[in-house]
Amino acid sequence: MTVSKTTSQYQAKQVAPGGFDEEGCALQLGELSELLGYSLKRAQLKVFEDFLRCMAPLQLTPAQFSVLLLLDKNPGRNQTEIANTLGILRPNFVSLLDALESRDLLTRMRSPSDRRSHVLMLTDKGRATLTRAKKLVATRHEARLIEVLGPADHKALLGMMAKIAREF
Amino acid sequence: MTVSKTTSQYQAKQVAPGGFDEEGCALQLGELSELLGYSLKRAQLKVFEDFLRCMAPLQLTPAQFSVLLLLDKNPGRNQTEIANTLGILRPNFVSLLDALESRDLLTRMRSPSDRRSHVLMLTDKGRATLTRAKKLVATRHEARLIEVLGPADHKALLGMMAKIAREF
DNA sequence: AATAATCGTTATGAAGTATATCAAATAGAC
DNA sequence: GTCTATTTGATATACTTCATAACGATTATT
Repeated sequence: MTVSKTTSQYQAKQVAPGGFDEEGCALQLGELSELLGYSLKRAQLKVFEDFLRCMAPLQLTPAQFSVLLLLDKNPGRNQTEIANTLGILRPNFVSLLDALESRDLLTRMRSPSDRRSHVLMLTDKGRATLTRAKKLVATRHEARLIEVLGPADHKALLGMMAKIAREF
Repeated sequence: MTVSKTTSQYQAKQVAPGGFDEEGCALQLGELSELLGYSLKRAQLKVFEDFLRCMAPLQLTPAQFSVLLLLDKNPGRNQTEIANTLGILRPNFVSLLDALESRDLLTRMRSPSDRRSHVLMLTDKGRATLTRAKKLVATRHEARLIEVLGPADHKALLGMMAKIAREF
């Protein structure tokens, strides 16, 4: 039920991760820098951290944003379908939806055809919030990524990530 | 104290993440596929999952492996230095070291020059395990990644991840 | 000598993620 | 048409990861 969200998400006040301690005496990273999983995780944390910062005005987490995005493109689906598509387990999806529903961003409606399931739909407020959220992501978050990587690499990266998530 | 490690790490038995439910009726991912953070996290989970699978014979997690790797290249450092370099908070580093020390892979030694700090060093068994671990990572894990991505993309990906982790 | 800072550690809490189980509703077997 | 099995959303629960506060021992600073 807590709405607060720590924006730190990372032990920032410490040493710049990457191998320099406070005496300026570098540790040898060695083969660590060639370990994809290592840099992948670090990059992922940074990206999520930046996402939260950019999305601070709307107080949406990456998971919440992805739910709104998916619901907008797929109205009328039930909880299991949305949760499965996002790789979220149904039990954990309940409280996620509770939070969004309590903010009046979406509605749960008993399906008339199958009264076990809940039909999920964005509210007007949900659609408006999503529109604003997409603008924030595009102009702040993705823009910064493209700035760092360059447009070509950014696009290539998207393709590679999708490939790993799909074929690996 | 539990040594067991769930290898699932992902709700595998469910729908193939990516947008197909059990009726074969695809959900529209829409802009979700263009959201780097989304695919980045999914890819990261897959890579860690594969790492655990490849490393199963040695029962080393990615974090544990990175500690051994860093200690090998930087013997004689204390806990704070190693933890900071890896982006691990000191309190959380304690139990990580406990596990490795109880397996006789490394030793904590009170520093003679500063009796507050612990000098960390790999044991012979630790070095031997690291050698085997590096072989597993190279021949199973990274090899599979290179197979999926191709050597050029794999190398480019490493560079981009490091860049994000560094400059973002 | 008195105070402050650092090191490893403990305790603790917040999230994220996983499983088992339940009541209600539906589907399928006979 | 009844009985059983399955599915849906939900609850309870547990484990892992990540973060902060605080402590004793030691060192540094004043």
